[in-house]
Amino acid sequence: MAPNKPNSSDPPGKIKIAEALKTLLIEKDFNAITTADISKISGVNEALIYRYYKDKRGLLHDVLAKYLEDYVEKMELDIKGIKGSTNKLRKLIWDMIYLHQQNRVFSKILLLEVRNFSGFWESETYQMVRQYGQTLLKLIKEGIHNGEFRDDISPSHIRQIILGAIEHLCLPALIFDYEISPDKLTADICDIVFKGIVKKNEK
Amino acid sequence: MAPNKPNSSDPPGKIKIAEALKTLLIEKDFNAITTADISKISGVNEALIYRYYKDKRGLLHDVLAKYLEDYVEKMELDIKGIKGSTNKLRKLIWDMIYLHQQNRVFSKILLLEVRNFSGFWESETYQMVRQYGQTLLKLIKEGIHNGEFRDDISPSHIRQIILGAIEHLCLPALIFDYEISPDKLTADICDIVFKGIVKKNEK
DNA sequence: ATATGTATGTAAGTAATACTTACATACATA
DNA sequence: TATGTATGTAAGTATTACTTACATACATAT
Repeated sequence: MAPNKPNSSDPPGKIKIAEALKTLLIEKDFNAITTADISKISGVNEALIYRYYKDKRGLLHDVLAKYLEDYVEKMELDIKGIKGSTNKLRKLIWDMIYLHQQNRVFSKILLLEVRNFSGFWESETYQMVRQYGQTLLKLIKEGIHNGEFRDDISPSHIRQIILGAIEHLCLPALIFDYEISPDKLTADICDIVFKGIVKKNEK
Repeated sequence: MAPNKPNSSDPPGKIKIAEALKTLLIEKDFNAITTADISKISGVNEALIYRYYKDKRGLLHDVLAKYLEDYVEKMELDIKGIKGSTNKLRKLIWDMIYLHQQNRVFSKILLLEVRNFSGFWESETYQMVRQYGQTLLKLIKEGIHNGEFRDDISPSHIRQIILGAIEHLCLPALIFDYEISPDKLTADICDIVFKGIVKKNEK
């Protein structure tokens, strides 16, 4: 299911360890995964984990970083050539939801496993998450300047609401393991965020 | 800062333990808090924790449950007497953001500390979170039936988007420790969710 | 051919820590 | 006087993240 390709310049042992963690995360919480588990599934010695990664959490951060590396750049490219901030924004939202749908492990790490650790917010991996947020923000500001979006709401609040919407629609699907429809979710988010839920008084 | 009053029917040791965890959570991640810490701060013996709580996570869940017990009922009462689904919804959103502002520990537990543990989603505490969600959902459905809200978007999607918006606006304030303005955030959420961000073409 | 560096493996150990068990005491109420 | 509840102590166990020290396989450079 859309495996993000291991960095070919990495030594095989390092790759095996990262892949083992991803495999284990399908069924287990990060906290419940032991270094012994990782060693067993990867087939490499436990001590090797600490050659390649700072610690267990560093490994988790690195796995997330790899996903982000693969997809953030792709998304920035994806919106090039699309006309209008509204259409670009819709595409970015769809891309992100699609990523959550295709890659539950990514989704699980980002939504559930990294946030409870304070160090994450000072990590390089978080900086990559922020990069995605910056792209979104730039797009929203663009839309305000070119007159597509209202200029009386804080752009960063708009961004947070969109991000929150995406995550909170993907979260139940992740937890209770049911399918996500990127098309339907994107449509609903855009419908609400663009047009609002209050009925216009048609006369 | 809006301390939720300890249940007076609980034995003093039990209360002290819960209060100690709350104190420790102000500065430390749950994972970084040891039973020895809790024992030291509460002043009671370490073994006593396991008399009153199933385990460390059970204690965390119980602390969250107490907050929810105190506030969910209050919120349901708060919207009685308010006219119109739109106004009720705004009040519920304000209440929740205000709770996040007043009680960082509650906020931290709910947004960061319980979700990474699978068992949470099968816990009684999660059922209390769901109860708040149900109230929100009922309100949205009411608004659709009485014609205030559009009927062409899934009510549960509307709810998820609102919940996501609230959380994602409170999250950065929680992480990077800056102030929340319930008035401003509520205004922006309602502005977007009710009216949309796309400019009407005024002619 | 020899030397060097990189990737990998082994094996043993350490310190921290969640949680348990068994036993004792203080004190209220029946 | 007996009983039950709340609390305290003290010792112990099993798990586990992480470390250290040492060994080997193998490529490439000289």
